[in-house]
Amino acid sequence: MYCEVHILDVPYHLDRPFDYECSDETVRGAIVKVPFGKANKLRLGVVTKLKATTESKITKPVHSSLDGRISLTEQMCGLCLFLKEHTLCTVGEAVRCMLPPGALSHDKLSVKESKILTLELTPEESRELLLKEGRSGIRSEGQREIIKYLQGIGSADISLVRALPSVSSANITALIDKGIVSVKSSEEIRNPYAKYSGKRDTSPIILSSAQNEAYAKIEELYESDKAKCALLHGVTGSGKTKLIIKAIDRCIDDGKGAIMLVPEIALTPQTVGIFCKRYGERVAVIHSSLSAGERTDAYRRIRRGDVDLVIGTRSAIFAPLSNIGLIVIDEEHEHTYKSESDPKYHARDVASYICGRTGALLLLASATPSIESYHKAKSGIYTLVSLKERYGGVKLPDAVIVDMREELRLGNTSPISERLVRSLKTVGERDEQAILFLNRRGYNSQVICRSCGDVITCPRCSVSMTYHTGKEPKMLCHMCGFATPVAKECPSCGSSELRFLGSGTQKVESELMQFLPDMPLMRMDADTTSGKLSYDRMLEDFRGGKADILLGTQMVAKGHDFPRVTLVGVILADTSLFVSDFRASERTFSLLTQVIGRAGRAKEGGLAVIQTFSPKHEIIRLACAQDYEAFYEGEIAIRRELTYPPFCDIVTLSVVSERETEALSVSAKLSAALIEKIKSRPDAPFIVFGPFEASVYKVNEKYRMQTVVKCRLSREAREIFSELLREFSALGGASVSIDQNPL
DNA sequence: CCAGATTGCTCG
DNA sequence: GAGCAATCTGGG
Repeated sequence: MYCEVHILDVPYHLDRPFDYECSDETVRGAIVKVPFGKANKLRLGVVTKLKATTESKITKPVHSSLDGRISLTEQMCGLCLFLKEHTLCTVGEAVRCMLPPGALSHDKLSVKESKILTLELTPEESRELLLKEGRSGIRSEGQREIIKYLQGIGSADISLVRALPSVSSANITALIDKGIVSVKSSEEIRNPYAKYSGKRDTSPIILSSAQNEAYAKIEELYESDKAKCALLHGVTGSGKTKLIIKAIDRCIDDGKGAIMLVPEIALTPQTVGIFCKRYGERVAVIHSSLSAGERTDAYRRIRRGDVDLVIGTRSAIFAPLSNIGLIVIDEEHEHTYKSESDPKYHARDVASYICGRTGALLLLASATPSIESYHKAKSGIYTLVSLKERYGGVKLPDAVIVDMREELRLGNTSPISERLVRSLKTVGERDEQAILFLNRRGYNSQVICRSCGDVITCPRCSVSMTYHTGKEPKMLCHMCGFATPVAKECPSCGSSELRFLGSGTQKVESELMQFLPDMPLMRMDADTTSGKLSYDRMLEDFRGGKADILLGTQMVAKGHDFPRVTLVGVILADTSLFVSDFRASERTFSLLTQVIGRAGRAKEGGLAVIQTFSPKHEIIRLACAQDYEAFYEGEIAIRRELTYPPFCDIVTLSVVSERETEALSVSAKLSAALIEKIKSRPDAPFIVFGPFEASVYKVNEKYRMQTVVKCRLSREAREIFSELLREFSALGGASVSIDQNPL
């Protein structure tokens, strides 16, 4: 018997099948160790095909198989090859996102796989106590190494810990003796969400007639056996979640499984609680702040068949759920569904592939669908299901546009208009709450020299440094995190005439405290939500009334339900409008629509105050009117006119190198090679732009060049890009990567 | 002419 | 990406 094996952890040009001899017990999807290369070093690989003969002159035998431990199902195998073909990743990268983290760490090769034991770090407080009690401290390097490793993830497979550099078994035993870590058999599976499943919520979902009509459409699609996708377009507050729950109910009643994807930001205990109460122990929740151990547990429960509903962020689309009947993608337009690292997949495309194979229903939901999805719905590829009314007759909030140019003319240089202050005061008097949104953290966004005109930039990146207040005021790079003390003089001309421009959340916070000293305010941005729980806690505190005003970045904009919020303020609506990106309008419209939708969940009509320097801008006007349809018609016309998605695909080829000259030369060669290749295929229209400097040219001392291609991503077109990647991944030095339809 | 660095090539 | 051979470079 022979089998084709893809070696894991190889560069793109090596990612092809290699023939090995194997026993007839070997199965497709098995993870195997095979000798590879001149030195016959053992490497991990995955069996992608079995066959009785081979063309190869020489074959080596498979060394061993990790069967039982870990393997891919037939579906996962298919999905890996799908990902390789569609995202141009390696099979190894695809395999890794299909298995729990650490499952394939290559250091396992040297470690005897005995029992699967997990090492868990004792909670911090008791750990400090143990050390203070005068018992011996942590002196050895190995012990420190273990603690450092576990601090990041909480717990890990013991064999992984043992494989760390300079760690011995003696180190582990010593830490166990001191009580710093404990060993658990990982067969006792944790479910951190089990606490929600106490009282089961079995209440029937009661729908309005409009909702009923919409649901009937969804159910009809669900029942048909052809591949299908429904786009549920419902204005904020129209009860989309109810329909989703009802569809999941139906799917589970049928004895099938469902996956529901949500953006990270929406995965709050509140959301999760609703589903855990309803489906009890048969829910698995997957998101980025789970420890490696918790992820592995969730994976095992799903694979074992103990789970009917998986809720999670992007990567949960790979959950090994069998017999899938429904995949829901909530807030379908969110950019977090597109992965930025290899494999650079879009969860929507993966879901569509799975549904195509299984006949499951793909249900996309959003108040502001992506232009691409809405276009598909309009042209009959998806079934459009609309919910036009807000549930329970709740009114849309009134929207007031404040012209900030006028404010300046009247002498108000503060980022907060007089109108907004007035509305905030009213909210305070009525004992209601307000949310203020500003998509910029820090105090000022730029520091400019009035003498030479230079803007202070990060030494490692080509972006400006942001001034941050706090215990230690500093200048911070939002790209790489580099921080320096606040400049007193201009680093290029030495002048002390520095001027601080632009307002971030910190500045708005301090201004508000001046204007409204009696209104408690809570600031929520990346600087105040460092811990993994602080975000949830802040939202809970605000809901509980600890503050009247919640000021923050993106994270305050998303679907949290705050009944007492009657005012929403957008400090500057233009920030995302004038960037050179064809999706700028779409992003701005959807963000503003969502923020405005936050007001007026209450019975009384809410108010939205939108501050802008472009009060006449069409997008801002349409967002205030919450008129998606008109926005879509305008936008799709522009996309058609200028040939942008969905009327073409966009592919970016990027070259990153520490040496500027190398980035330049490789990107030039790459573009030339592409142009050469497409010459021979005049049938496929390709338009190549560049190479030019990436919008942020330098990040972390690395120079980034980019070539942008407009084309149709047919199988042939993908093959061209694949060839390019094969040729250029063999070259050392600069790294070349390809992103199809980046966001 | 030699040693060390760099480049190119293959891997089943 | 690793290992190895061929090729290049610079100092004597």
